[in-house]
Amino acid sequence: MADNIPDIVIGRLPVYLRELTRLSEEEGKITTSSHELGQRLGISSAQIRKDLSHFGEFGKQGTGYHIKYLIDQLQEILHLAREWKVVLVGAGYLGHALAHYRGFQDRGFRIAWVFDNDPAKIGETLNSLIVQSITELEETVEKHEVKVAIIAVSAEAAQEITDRLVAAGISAILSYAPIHLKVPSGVHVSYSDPVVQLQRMAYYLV
Amino acid sequence: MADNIPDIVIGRLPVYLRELTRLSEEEGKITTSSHELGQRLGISSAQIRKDLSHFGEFGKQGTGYHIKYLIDQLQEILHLAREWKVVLVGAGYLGHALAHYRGFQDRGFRIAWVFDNDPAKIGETLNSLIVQSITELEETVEKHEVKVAIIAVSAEAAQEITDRLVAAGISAILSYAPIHLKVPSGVHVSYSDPVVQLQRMAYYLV
DNA sequence: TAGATTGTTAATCGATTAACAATC
DNA sequence: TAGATTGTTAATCGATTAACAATC
Repeated sequence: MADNIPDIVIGRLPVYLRELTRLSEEEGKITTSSHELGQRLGISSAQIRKDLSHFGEFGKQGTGYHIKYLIDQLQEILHLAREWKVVLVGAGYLGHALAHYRGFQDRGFRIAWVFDNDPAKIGETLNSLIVQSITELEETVEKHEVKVAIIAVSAEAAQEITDRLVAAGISAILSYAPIHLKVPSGVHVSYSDPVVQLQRMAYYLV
Repeated sequence: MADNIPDIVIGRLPVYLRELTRLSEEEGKITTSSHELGQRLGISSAQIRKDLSHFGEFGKQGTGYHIKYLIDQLQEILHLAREWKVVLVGAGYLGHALAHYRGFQDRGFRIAWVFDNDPAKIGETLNSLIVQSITELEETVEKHEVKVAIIAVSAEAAQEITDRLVAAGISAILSYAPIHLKVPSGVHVSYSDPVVQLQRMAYYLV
């Protein structure tokens, strides 16, 4: 229990968490089963039980899982029982979308700073955040011991920004730049490239 | 060769394609090896050779792969040797970001229509596209036989939009809504939820 | 030729699933 | 009690890697 959990298991937990929240908040359910959860997510019930069993015993035979309790446990496991402040780099269209996204709330994250290198954008207010000069990036990350960053800059700028973030102490990066980033071990990167996602699906088209 | 390729292999091909394009266009290289490509992507050279071997023999012993030839082959395999016209649903901040994104160009896709249900947004021009009423969604998809859609609407609206898209003939959906979508078999869905991605990485934080 | 690198095989490693005793 | 569902084991399935003959 909880020693060396496969990445792929960790990857599914946030999806379980999201569906459990929906079950609880939208549908007012109190308990659920691995079978019900699996059906809703297109995952086998055995896999859900196996995944959870890496961390402990959260259910009851005969009745299943108490949803709110399981939500609490998953939040604890994923280190979401707190709010991670996030640095956003890039105040273009995508930066705007991220700064205005309300989905971060209550899910463990809050964008607290926005940076850009464009003098025309610096000083602009973005959903009550003031766009700061990229020259202040390191100082902010270091002073507030920020661990999480989102990169919404061009492919050309992304590696340099990454190097600066990492040097300043960032250890989790969500990147929207269409490029593979080089980071030292211990730093995690997650990518979002809409074109890569579309290209994967294109294989199955006609 | 090419009968029943694992999803996970297909998933890596667009990443190979992206890096090969970079190698060719940014660095002017003519050939590369599975070792070089793997090093740049953090993937073993054996895996790259194995992945490619599902589709044919593209390299030469001693010299490796001719980059432009391999790019052509991958584009062919992934059905990218054409331009897929894409329907975008949702003209909020994220819709704006997607409509203005220049990264689709030359990678197989082009957003050709944008829909929203907000009267304030309908008629607005978005990077030379006019936002259309969502009531015209089905007619457009059917008339132009559109196969690919991007969903940038709220979690509440996403399932209804999905059902309408699927009924109209869409078979690949990239969804930014934080919800698991139910679709009939044969329809592919790819998700992008920044919070899920951040939550996965949070597990590894301190 | 000598060195480099492919495509492929077999071995290893890891993930998923089926089945069921335990028990609520 | 009878029915439902868990957590876990063992079997199955699938993916990755190491190694190497073939050959450019």
